[in-house]
Amino acid sequence: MDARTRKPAVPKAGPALRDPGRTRAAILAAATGEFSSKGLDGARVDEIARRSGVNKRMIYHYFGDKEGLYLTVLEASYAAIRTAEHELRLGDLPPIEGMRALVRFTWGYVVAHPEFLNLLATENLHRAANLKKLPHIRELHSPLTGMLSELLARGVKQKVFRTGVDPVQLYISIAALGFFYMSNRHTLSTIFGHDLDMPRALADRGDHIVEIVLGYLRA
Amino acid sequence: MDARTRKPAVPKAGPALRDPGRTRAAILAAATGEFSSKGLDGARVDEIARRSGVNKRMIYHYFGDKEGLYLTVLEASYAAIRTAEHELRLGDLPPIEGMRALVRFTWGYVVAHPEFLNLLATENLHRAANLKKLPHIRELHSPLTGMLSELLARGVKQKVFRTGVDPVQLYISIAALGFFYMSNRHTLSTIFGHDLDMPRALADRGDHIVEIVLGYLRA
Amino acid sequence: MDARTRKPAVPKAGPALRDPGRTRAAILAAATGEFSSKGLDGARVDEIARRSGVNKRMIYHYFGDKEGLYLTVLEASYAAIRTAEHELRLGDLPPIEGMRALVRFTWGYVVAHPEFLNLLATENLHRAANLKKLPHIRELHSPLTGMLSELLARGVKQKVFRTGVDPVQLYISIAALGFFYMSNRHTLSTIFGHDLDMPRALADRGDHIVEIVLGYLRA
Amino acid sequence: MDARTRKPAVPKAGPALRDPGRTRAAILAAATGEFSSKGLDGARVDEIARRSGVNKRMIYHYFGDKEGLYLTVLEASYAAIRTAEHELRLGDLPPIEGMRALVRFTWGYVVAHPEFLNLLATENLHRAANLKKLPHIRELHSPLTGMLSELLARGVKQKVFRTGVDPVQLYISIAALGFFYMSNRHTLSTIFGHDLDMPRALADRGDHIVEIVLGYLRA
DNA sequence: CATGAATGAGATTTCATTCAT
DNA sequence: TATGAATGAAATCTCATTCAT
Repeated sequence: MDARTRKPAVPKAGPALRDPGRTRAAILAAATGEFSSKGLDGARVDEIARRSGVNKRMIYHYFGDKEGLYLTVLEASYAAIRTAEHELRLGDLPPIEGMRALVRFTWGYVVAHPEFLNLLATENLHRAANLKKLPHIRELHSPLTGMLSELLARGVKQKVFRTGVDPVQLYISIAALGFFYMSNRHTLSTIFGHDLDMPRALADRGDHIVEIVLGYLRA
Repeated sequence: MDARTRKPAVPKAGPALRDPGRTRAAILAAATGEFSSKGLDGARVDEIARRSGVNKRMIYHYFGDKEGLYLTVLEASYAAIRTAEHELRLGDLPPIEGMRALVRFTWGYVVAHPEFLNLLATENLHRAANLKKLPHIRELHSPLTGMLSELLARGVKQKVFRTGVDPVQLYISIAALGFFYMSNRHTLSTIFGHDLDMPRALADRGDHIVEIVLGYLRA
Repeated sequence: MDARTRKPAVPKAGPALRDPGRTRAAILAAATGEFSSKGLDGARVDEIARRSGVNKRMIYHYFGDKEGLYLTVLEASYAAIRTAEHELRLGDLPPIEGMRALVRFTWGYVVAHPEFLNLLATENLHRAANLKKLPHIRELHSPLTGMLSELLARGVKQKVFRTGVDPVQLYISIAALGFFYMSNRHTLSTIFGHDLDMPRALADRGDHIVEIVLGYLRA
Repeated sequence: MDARTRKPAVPKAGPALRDPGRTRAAILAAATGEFSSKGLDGARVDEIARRSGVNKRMIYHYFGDKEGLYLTVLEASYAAIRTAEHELRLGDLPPIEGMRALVRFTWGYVVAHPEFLNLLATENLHRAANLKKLPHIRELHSPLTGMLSELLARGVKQKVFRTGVDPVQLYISIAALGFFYMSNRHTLSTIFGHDLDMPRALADRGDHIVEIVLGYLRA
């Protein structure tokens, strides 16, 4: 007894009801899950079709081929984080508070979107070969470096931050402290023998990252 | 016999070494390269055979199957970093110097062995499923956490380090600051539009990591 | 994609039926022939694909793997003989006539379906390992034992059959007298130096089996 | 602590001590086990080497190739049963007693040497292709047909056996009643749900076979 | 005589992609 | 637009047999 056996009056549950937008979105969601959990080479087109409840042919219709689908997933994932970053409002927070908010935001994003980390890992394994094909790479640039520059400048002026900090290096470091922990939580958990994924562990890590960044920056 | 009757094997140029140790080592070296550059799913057994100049059959003879080979590569790679770490002699360096040496060592290792990063990425993509199969996981534990504990304690006593630092968090952070940069250098280079792999960039990163760690720790 | 990019499939002459039922049946028929003539280990998936005129990939699509195909062949072959047995109508034949009909039927089946014997031989070589995996083993039980019980009881009551005959032993013996002759006709023919497969030889054997069973049973 | 660790004074346990006869015999024994349990196609040369404790190369030295080894196993197995049959002494037993002894002997042989059945099954699967290659096929003819002729003649003259019995058909039937039961004991046990291999079951089968043959023959 | 590493052909299985309906 | 059967190339893995030592 699946959706197929219902009466025609009731709209069918799955996609497949000739709604191009929903079909496309369903494929994209399934593909994001598949690519991020298995990587580009491990992902299976059949599985994406199955997960999305969409006919395999539609994948080729909408995305050309497996690579085209992956590219779309990759771009959408970058777009999502960049969009979230753009929505980050530090307003007129004092430098330290602003920095704390920025660090918390980055950590929060990675905790909420671990699948993005897997896409990054896959993409780096392929030496960014696919990312380079995207036409709008420039737009993938993070607004956080700009925000960091501004915060650092204000903090230095107010004598609460040290001088001479490169905002790009700091941006990478803030990402590193969170991304690496989440990216590598499976191997780290295995070797340490305790689960780095537990809420308490995640909270501790967040505190630590804030502490390390602010500790480093203090004048 | 039957459909399986074979023609006499023609003598070949390649390394028909009849030296099991070298054959095994050649396979392992080629496999490390292939798995780290393509991942578990992207790696090709044929390519490993070609690279190592060894008959494909030998791979199955020595390692059982592709997964067995990957497992051996993984274990050997972990063993290599752990061995290097064990050889790290901080001697009686003052806390700050010791910390600097430890951070430099970690950064140096990752710069010298980027293939290890790719194996880590692959393994985490697979949720450490293979790592968990290794019988000696416990021995894969890093001695650096112990060294860090000792350094931190000494530094606190000498009032050059802050108190309350968790050595495991710090260990992860030191790794993160280096590993993430190298792991993600391809996507970061693409997006920033400049090559993070250049010697100058690597040197700058090393300095930054030392600065951030020591800056954070200062009392 | 990658190393796996394929050329467009060229339309083919063979049965690109797009008729799942017929494709499945074609595979099954070819597989029955191949497994029964070569055994499980000697059978070749390529040959089954060739014989059935079906793309090899379809075999895996419909049957999972070689073993799954073999299992299906085995089950279908058992089902076929059991179906034939169920259609055997002894009606109200007098015991001796009924017994004759049953023996003739069994002999007739084995002469008409020697491939079933080979499957049995293969399966016994494997110590019934595959048969044990079938979910409906119970339904493979022969109705002939029940018919034999009934015939024996009537024959005893009418004083035309001896008493004390175990219907299961008799069932096995009736099968044995026919199955063994057909199963082993190649070695027996070779050693005796004459062809046990000739129509005349088969007829003689049928008569002999009837004679031996009825001769044994006579009161 | 294996044979290898003993003092040189004591002869080594395994073969491999430059005793051609023992090496050959060890291979043959292992090969008989392997071929009879796996069939010709399922048997593995490596496994035979392993089982016999002999270097693989020796197999090729003594037997040419896998097929040559199989042929030798086959011939030896036929020779063994023929030798046993030749040693059967019915002496001047009265016809009924002689027949009982012959039937018991045949049943006893098959119970004691089930591996022979598997070789027969394998050979028939291959349509006796290998058996036909043996140079001394004629000598593989069973002496039992002759003994049966003599017994039947005496029994008819003494009016204890029926007339018109073809000794070859009877020979095949006596073999059939035992061989089929043992050959097919795995599938039959599976379907009947009880073990036909148990001592009690074997004893019952022996009694049944005697009963059916003597019952049929009685005048 | 003895060893066991090495070989190459071929077996099973997988997968992105296409096509008839 | 939608379906899912069909395709062929290539992947992993196996095995009888040979050869250097």
